[in-house]
Amino acid sequence: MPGTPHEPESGAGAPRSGRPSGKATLRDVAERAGVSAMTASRVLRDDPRVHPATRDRVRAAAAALGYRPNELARRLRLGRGTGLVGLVVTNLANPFYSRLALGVDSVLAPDGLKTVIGNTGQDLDAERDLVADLVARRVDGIIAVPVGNDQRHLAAAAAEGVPVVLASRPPEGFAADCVLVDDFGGARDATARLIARGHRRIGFLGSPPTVYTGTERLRGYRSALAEAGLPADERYVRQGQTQPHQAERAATELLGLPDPPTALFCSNNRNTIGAFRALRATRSATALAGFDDFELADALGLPLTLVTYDSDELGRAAGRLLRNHTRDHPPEPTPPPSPQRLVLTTELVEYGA
Amino acid sequence: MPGTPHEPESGAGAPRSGRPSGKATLRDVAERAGVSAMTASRVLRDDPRVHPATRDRVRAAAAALGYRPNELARRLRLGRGTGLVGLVVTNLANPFYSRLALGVDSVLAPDGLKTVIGNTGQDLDAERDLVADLVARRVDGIIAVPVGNDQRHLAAAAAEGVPVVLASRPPEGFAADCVLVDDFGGARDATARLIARGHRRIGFLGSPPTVYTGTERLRGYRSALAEAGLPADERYVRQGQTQPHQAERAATELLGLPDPPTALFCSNNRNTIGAFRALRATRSATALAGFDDFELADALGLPLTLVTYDSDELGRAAGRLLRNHTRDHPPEPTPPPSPQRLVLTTELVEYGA
DNA sequence: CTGTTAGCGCGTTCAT
DNA sequence: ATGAACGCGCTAACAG
Repeated sequence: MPGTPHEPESGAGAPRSGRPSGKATLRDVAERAGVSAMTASRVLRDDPRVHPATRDRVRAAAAALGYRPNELARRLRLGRGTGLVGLVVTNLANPFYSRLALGVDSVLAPDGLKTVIGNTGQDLDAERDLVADLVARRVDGIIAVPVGNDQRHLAAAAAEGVPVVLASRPPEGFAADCVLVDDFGGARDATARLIARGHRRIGFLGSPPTVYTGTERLRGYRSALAEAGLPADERYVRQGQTQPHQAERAATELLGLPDPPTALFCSNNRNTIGAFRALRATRSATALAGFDDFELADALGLPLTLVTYDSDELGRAAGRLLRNHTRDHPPEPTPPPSPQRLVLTTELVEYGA
Repeated sequence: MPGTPHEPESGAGAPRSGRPSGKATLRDVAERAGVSAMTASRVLRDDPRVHPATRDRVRAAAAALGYRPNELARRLRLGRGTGLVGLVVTNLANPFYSRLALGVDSVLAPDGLKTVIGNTGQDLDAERDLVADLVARRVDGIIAVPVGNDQRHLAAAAAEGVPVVLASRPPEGFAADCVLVDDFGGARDATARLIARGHRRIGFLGSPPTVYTGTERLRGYRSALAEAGLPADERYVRQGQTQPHQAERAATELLGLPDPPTALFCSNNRNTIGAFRALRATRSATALAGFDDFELADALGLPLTLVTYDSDELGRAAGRLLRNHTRDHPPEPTPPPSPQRLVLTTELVEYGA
């Protein structure tokens, strides 16, 4: 058995570490108060079984040293997780996602949970790395809006015991709670309204086919056409636009067809805004409808039919679902069966000319 | 000297913990591979000094167990911080702040730093708690847009050794890097342009006086008036509007004055949008100018003069400044002197009718 | 090339 | 009411 490999601490008295005011540890506080680390720990955690006088000495020492308990060490010891929740989205600059983030945080913050953001920028590989990193960091849960249908990384995380909640898209290939919007119904209703107004040739502008919401909304659009006995002319369907300027070009193309549509339905706010610009530029009288509300939608000087829903609630609901799967939380009277699937209802709103 | 207080581990072989697939530890992997924890650690960290055969065995064991290194323990041991950066803002739903968040994250993520969001909702107490919590969590730094001039909590954090970078507002009462926008110059230029167009009575709509940017922009507005020899009529100045509907009301009041202003300058996009609604509702021909660009500003059917700047760069610059103060990072050729103060330039943009 | 020792900072036994 | 020892999971420093 070898001797002591390490030199013992140098002298006594100085705060052990060389750092001037870097970080005071519990033992620093204890030493300064002339007690053991244990007693100091008790005081700082408001354990009642401490002599009042001792308590004051320790508190004074802690204050003097500017002591902050090291949450890292504390959590490691308690094994209760990190108090962190990962939020994985594609583009935080999109108001839709920033509202989601805010909704999530508003629900989790009161529970002492912090939200760490992960922006994937539509990149599946980035999403994979992100999720892996979050799992390694031992987050208490993940709320994600996955980019596509390949969700094996999320399934893996869930399998490893990390609660996963999906927002705006359902889990694919594994079980998890999720909050959705009634994409199909909303799109169908909006399209039906255009039809009711006499439109027979209705164009569709939407996100790439890989995006769940986009395809659901496309289904809704087609369903409305079918119900009305209208043909589904594929020339009128343009998928793949992610940014307004792409949507503007696609809309312009549709308007340039020999038999141009008399109305457009857009599957999200990026496409609606792009289509609006196209209509405006060409002074076209084409009717416009779209999914998602957005600021100033009422001020565009154009009649506009929008499918709206409570976008804040989307984030809050996701946060609540996740909270249920988190350890150490108020045991619900009736623990709902997982996986749960919430669907937010939509509403049609007419913005005036 | 007392004996062993704790019972030794039960048997041998089973993964120590009762959790089925809860969390495999390094020692679980080591046992399964028939090596010591140290060797397993080396393999998983790609330390070259391991026998290839052993390496493979360990890797196989790790894969079989779905092993993930516990970042918590790892960071605690390495003492290198948490790899987390706190972002403190007032309202993530405001596009301004979400872009900031995205900019920050885009710069920090490549360095393996994750951004944890903190939304204060304009509440100073919340901001205090938030900062304290972030410090306790041992974040590697804090980027903040403080609500007011009372920044003692941030000063305390900085004093405790947590790098602090302010965005959009300068540090008050302590030293810290910051990224600002040329609030004064931008506001002065916009106001001057209104004056150049012949306006003599120009109203001002802005945030509460406690908000730094608001008062700077007010100063700029007043400076332009003074330079032109115009009187500073306080009846034309309305501060305190945070939301568009408040701004709309304030604008309506100004327009109802006996001698109403013929132009309005708004200190931020919330106020500009509110003012726009007021003008639109009253069909007023009052000219409009404002600070901050925003989506669809060009589509309002009204001439609009806006002070714009690179809002993404604001976040990126803040992220870069913080990164410089973070341990273990590429030593800059010329370590810039702190505290640094960056000021982003502004530009006037005219949106057509 | 591999194993042993020690300890990051804290909290939970158990003992006094 | 207080303290000693031990371990959370991991790795830097030393042996062999």
